[in-house]
Amino acid sequence: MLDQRLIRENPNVVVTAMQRRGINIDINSLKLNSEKLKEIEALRNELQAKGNLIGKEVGLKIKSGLSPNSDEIISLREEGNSIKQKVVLLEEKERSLFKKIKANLLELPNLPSIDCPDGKDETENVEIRSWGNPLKGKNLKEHWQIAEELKLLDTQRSVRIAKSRFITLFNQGARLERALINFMLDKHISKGYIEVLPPVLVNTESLQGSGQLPKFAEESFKCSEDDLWLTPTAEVPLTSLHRGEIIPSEDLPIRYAAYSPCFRREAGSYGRDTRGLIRLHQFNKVELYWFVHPEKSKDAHDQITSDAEDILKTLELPYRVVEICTGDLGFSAARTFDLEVWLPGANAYREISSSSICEDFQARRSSIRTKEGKKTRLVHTLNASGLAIGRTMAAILENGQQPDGSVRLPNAIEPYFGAKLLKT
RNA sequence: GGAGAGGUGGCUGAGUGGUUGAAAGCGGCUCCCUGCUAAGGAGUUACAGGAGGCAACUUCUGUCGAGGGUUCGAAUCCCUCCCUCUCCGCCA
Repeated sequence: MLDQRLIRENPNVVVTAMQRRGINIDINSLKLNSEKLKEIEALRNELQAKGNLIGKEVGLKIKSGLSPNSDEIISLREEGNSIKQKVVLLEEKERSLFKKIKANLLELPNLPSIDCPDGKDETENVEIRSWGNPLKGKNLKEHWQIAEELKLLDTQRSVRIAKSRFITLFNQGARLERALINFMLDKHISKGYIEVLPPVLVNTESLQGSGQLPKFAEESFKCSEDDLWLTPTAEVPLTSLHRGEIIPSEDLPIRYAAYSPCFRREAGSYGRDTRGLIRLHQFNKVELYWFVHPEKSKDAHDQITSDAEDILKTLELPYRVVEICTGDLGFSAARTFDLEVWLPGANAYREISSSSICEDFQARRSSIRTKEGKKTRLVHTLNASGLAIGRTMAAILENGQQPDGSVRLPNAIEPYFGAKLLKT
């Protein structure tokens, strides 16, 4: 959520920032409403002060022996009453205006950082660096083919259980998924992350606080009986972990690593990535999340990104880092790096992690602050996948495939999986 | 799901209509005394938002689970909701 003060005092900054995202907005009515709200607030404040004085005066006079039915008291009462009426009217106006402004604000995405490169869509994202030697060649299989041959998963029976885009893992497949989750969590925890296992059903406030609502309601599964949603990413519960709190500055930064299943409706992606582990309604993910002091968030972004990269390096998976341009930037993000893993079978890089700095956007929506002396200040938040488990498994299968049909596993996984190879 | 109890400041816990933003205790902070990892004394100590000043600060408003209502005036009375605890039921 954007700062109303910025909208009142520097509306052009907001308009220009939105243009960089490819969005044209008319900010004038929002600006006028915000100014009006301030005016009403000031007026109401003044009237309430007057009313409070009258209340005190009545109390004192009665205590000093004046009859409650004396003319003086009656006239004070009348005055109090008329103030009360005015206040009630102002409060009504204030409430409805505030609601309007809030609804308006909740629809506006974050301002792109000055560091975020301009561009119209994903074709203008910028490759920053790459790591490892991508395996290329003929007759390289795609991960779903390898998975089927090794009997790691069952697609058809998963449709019976749920519907398409759900997967059931078996034997070595299930074991590898579990090994990857444990490996990633252990790795992050060794760097000082706090492990969290959050609820996967979250309420509307939580989704709104991290930016998924109100705009992207069609992307999440909803339990309409209970005002609960299936979480699309652990970023949602992790943000809300400190919703409404003032975090003592000595506690910052707070760094969480959370495993959670993630649920996405994938509306509008019919026909894309229909086979395998790339695009599912339910997938597992280890998520990294930081609450930091606003002045330290830029360094934190580099650090959280490198923590995610570290998993890919340790798993010996070639990847590249792509900086997302303004036209492709997510709703809550000010700046984002995607990590794309090399898939030899698909002969392409695929997104496996997204590392974003949201600055104070989520913190304002969720009211998460810290204290500097006597003043409070919104914290900055950052998130990064570290990593998406299903896509990691796909990458391991494709990168480790052997001519004999087996798959060589990364060395780091052996202690978790208990073998060096996947084989029939 | 049924029955009951309760939600007050960092914590414990008073407070049933009028200088109560809130007694008391604990804790915290400052100072004094005391030569010794102890004890004693004095003072101070909720949070948020707005306005004004470079600032220490001043001032106004709101906040006793949340939201409404009654009243000149509500922590206190009324209504709705949420949460916690205990017992029963159900259940991993």
